[in-house]
Parts: sequence; structure tokens; C-alpha cells
Amino acid sequence: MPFRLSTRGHYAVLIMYELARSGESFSSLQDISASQRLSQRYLEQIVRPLRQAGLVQGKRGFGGGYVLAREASAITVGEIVRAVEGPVVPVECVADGSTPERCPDDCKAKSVWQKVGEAIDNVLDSITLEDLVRDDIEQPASSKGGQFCDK
Amino acid sequence: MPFRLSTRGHYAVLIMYELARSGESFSSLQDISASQRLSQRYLEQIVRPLRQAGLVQGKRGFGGGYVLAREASAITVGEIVRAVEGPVVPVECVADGSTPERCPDDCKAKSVWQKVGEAIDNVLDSITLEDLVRDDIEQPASSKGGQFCDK
DNA sequence: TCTAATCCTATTATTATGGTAGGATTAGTT
DNA sequence: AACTAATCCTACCATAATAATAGGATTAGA
Repeated sequence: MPFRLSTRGHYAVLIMYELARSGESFSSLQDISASQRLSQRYLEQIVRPLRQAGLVQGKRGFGGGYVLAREASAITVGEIVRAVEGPVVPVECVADGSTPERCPDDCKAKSVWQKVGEAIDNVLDSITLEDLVRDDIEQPASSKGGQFCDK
Repeated sequence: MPFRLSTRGHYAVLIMYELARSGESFSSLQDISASQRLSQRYLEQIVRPLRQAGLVQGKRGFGGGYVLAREASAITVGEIVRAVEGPVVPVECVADGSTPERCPDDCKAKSVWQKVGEAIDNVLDSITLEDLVRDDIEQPASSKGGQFCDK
């Protein structure tokens, strides 16, 4: 189906959401993956680009884990997704490095995909981690345990 | 690269664009694929769901081909993409048949993906084939030949 | 020194993508 | 009637991306 987000982007947002809920204290991936059936090993791979992008800070050794590198209000979902998955580019010919030979300037469909990309970025950039956490407070969860999607 | 559209959706729009330009006369896939290096056999597969969705009308035999089943102004890019690729569902848990066990009701990220999906649909549904063709008339192409993207 | 944790680099199974291929059917042309 | 251009239908396949798994190195608190 079109315009799919892979599990990497999906899980990345969920990890960041958990970190935002944990506030200042370091959360281990073991804890984050424990409440769900997600592989800790897989989450390690997903966290790496988040760290490299300066969105989280890792602390090694006993008692280590991750914290948000910034306030939750200063981190958008868009930053998270792009850090893990790269830029939002629905179709090749809209990408930065796309050669004009592969897509002539007068390609009319191009503007459609550009608009789609912008619309996606707009939505993602308009939502911060704080927004996600606040919603959680406003309408308290009826079910205990994790709030992750999918497996 | 998140939120990608596959070549099927991409090519489907380009096919429909060509049919919109051809007006009432039947255009063969051979003609449409000839100006580009797209496989006619592959286009056949892409056109089928368009026909099944009632967007185009096929005519067999010598001199056959395809025409738009409706006016270009009554066909949106969204219809085309969804006919070929299925509904716009960025993440599984937002899909219609998604089981609640796989995604609890209180999943906060869910609302994000729903908003993204709606934003994409809004853009795609706001653009008709006529819009694409009209843009083409307004700024006449400097290059002759096809205006397709990618290979 | 033990252990819990982050880090780093491969490897792998599954799935989706992007086609190709073979043929059947339809219908105009000669 | 034969030929040919086209749509139709079904299956198959090679490659790439996805989604993990795995082995191990490093760090640092207890």
C-alpha cells in the first residue's frame, strides 16, 4: 500500500515517546522493549541514528540507558522519522540528487509528489513529543501496560 | 526513505495523464509506452485495476486501446493511486481491519499516522487530471516528446 | 570482578517491488 | 478466412528492502 512508514520510523517514535514520559531519568532499551514483544537488539539499531542526530543521549554501563537530548517540546515527530528513515520523498524524481535526464523539468506529476511530501512534513513537524505525552494525560488510559502499536 | 510511492502508482498517474491529453480517441499502451522506455507488459498490469475501478474503458482488437471512462475534471489523482495501490495507510494499526490486540485504543502515535494519511488523501483528492493537463497548457513545454518521470 | 548496559558489524529470513513471459481473446484489415 | 494489433489473464522470477537475529566489543556502576 502506498506511502507506508516502515517499522523503523514507527518504533522510533514509540521509543522517543517512552523517553519523553520517563523525563530526566535514563531508560534502558531492555525496559522499553520489555513491555512489548519488540526485540531489544532491533531497537538498538533504531536508536543509533537517533543518537547520531543528537535527539537522544546514551549512557553506557550499569544503570545506563537513554534520555532525550532536548526538551520534549523541542522535538518533533518529523525530526524523529527523518533521522531514522531519511528525508520524506514520495517519488524519486522529487529527491534532491535526482538527475534531470531521468525526470524532465516539465513533468507535471512532479508537482503532485512535491505537494504530498510537503503535506507529510507539515503534519510531522507540527507534532512534538510533548503533544503526544499531553494527550496521554488528558485522556487517561483505561488499559494498563504498554501503548505501543503492532507487535 | 519513508512514505514512498511505488512505480505502480507513479506510472498509473502518468498513464492517466496521457489518456487525458488524448481526449476521446483510444490510446494504445504501445503508444503510451513507446515514448518512454516503460515495458508495455508492465503497463498492462497497471491499467487493469484502473479499468476494474471504472476509471478507464478498454477496447480490444485492432485500433483498440483505452479512454478515460469519465471527464478528466471528474478524476482525481487520489482515485488513481488508491485504485492501483490500495488505501493510503502509513502504518498497519491505522488500517480498517487492524485487530485491537495488535494496537491498543490508547496508542498515542496512532493519531499521528491518521493525520498523515488524511493529509496525503487531501492533497491527492484535491488534484484532478484536468488540473495536470491545464498546467501543461499554461506553461508550454520547451522539450518535445514525453514528460514522464524516471525511466 | 561481575554484570548491566550501550555500542559496532555481520548475517539472514521474509516480503515487496518491478518486472518478464506465455498465452488466450477480441476485433478490425486484407 | 487468415492476419494482425490490441486488450486481457495467469504465472513466474530476480533483485532489493525490510525486519530482524547474532556475535561480540566496550563502558562503567555495584
